[in-house]
Amino acid sequence: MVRPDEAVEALLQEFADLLAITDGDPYKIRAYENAARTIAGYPADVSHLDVESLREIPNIGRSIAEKITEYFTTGRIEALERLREEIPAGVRELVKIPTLGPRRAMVLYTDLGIASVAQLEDAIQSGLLEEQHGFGPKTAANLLHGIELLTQSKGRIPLRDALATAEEIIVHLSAVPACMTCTYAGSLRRMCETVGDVDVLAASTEPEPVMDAFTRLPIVAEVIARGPTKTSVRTATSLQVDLRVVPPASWGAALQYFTGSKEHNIRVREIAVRKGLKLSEYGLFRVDDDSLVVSETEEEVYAKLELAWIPPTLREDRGEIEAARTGRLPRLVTVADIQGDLHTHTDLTDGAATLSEMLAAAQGRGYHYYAVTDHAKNLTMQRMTDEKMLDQRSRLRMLADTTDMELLHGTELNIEPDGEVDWDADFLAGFDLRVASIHSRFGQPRKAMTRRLVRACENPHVNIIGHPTTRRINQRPPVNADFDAVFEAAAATGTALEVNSSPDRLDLPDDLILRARHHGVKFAVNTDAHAVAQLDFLRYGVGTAQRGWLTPDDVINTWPLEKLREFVAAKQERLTPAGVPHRRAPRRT
DNA sequence: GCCGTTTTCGGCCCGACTGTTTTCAGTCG
Repeated sequence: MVRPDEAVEALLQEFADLLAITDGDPYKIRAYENAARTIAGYPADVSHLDVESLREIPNIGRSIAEKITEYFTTGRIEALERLREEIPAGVRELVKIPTLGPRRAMVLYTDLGIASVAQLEDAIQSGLLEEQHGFGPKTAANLLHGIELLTQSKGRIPLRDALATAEEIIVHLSAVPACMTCTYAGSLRRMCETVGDVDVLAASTEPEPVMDAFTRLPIVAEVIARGPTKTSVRTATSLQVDLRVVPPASWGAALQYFTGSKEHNIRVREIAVRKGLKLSEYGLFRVDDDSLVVSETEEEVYAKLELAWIPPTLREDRGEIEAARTGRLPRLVTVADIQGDLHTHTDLTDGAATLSEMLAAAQGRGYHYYAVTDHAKNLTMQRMTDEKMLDQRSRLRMLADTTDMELLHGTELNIEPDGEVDWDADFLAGFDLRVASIHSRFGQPRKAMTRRLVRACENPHVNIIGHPTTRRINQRPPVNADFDAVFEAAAATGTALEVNSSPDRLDLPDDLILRARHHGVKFAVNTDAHAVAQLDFLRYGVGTAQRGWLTPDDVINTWPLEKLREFVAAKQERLTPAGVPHRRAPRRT
């Protein structure tokens, strides 16, 4: 079952897509897109709201509010049904082909009756397309190429891979004498979990040599477009990289512009317009005489619009502009705030490094404390036993004198299908800290899965729920659970939820972090490192936590050890032996 | 379709590149 808000988001987005294809008013299309995004980020269930309550949500007016209530009362939206009758679903698929937008998709459908990607491919092969006015041979070739990319590319590129490519490109371009400065922008700078393409920005008074160096990079497989200020290429791994070269004086405005998101920029530009200004990638200008106001730094651009500088990870039009205007931007958690890792492994189970190797690496990061949390016994393939675990604890205690870090002996428990975990209460009490995660039976029905996670939260010995959705980016979907119920249980019981930093997990994801935070949940940003090098994954988890608006106060492993120990002890005292937590009211923000 | 510190009507972000044209529409970000 889909969450009601997600169902509404999908319907509103579909409405926007169909309006675009039927040559709708662009502003109306945008209104539906804004509404879809707002509902997606809304922290509460909208299915029981009436029209008046819905209209209090930004970007929801009378018309959309009525469509939402219509959907929840009748199960359908009449206006959407009419559009669906007009436009086959296959035409909406056509728009996903790069270089084919809604206008020409509609022309293909009305003039040639093309209503699927397969039919378009046939029309190109048979030469039918070239008879169509406005569709020349180059267009045909581009569309074929786009179809090929669409069918072979499996979604977007994970953040880590895109970052590696971007950093390599920046090293090369920075070596070009004409290149004064160079960095990445776009969804990468916003630390999105996956990116569709890489945006690289360079400052130079002499763009040509920079563009030349870019197109000659060894990783470039194909040049898609080449102009004086913008060049797009595709790498051998099918990743599109756009390079923009701007004059140094425009650096700040360009960086702001190309960092996005598109939705954030639209809001910022609207503010500029209301002040009689115009913002482009070249700078902030006065509308009346075209004179330049500022453009050298991002800070100046935001300041002239009476906004505090907004961290890139917040630039998603999820309330950050209002916060910047009123001085209420959060002080986001950073890598430097993290005092210790609370979820790590060694070669006692499936890790690749020994206990002392992991400890030495952690010490090198300057942590104040560090938890070793090898897998518990029910994950039978790891062959864990009570004796091995106790032996590890003794070794850890003996190593205490060899390090400045406080060493915590923990474990990663398995949340069984019924919500129980490995070991009895006595054995569990012997650990300093316990993470509990789902490692099996991912396909349980929603009700059972919700109960499973809630029961784990209610266990007085479980301190952190590890990778709560168990999704793997581009590989495995999240488990199906009522996460608002889980968040409520986590907040009420004093159970932290993990932001797992592994780049193919990033779990919780940012949208769920935002929702969990509204319930008053605390978080732990951990690496789940199985090797020394994986301790560096922390940057991805911190980026995700920032996208979820988390401050150091929200994240238990930024706290001093004493406070962290109190957090663990408080749950145990509160929940044992009765096991019934007091309910706390959700936090309002 | 939404919105409001000039507005309940009349606005709504801005520019680059491509391909097909003959001066520009469509697409993208």
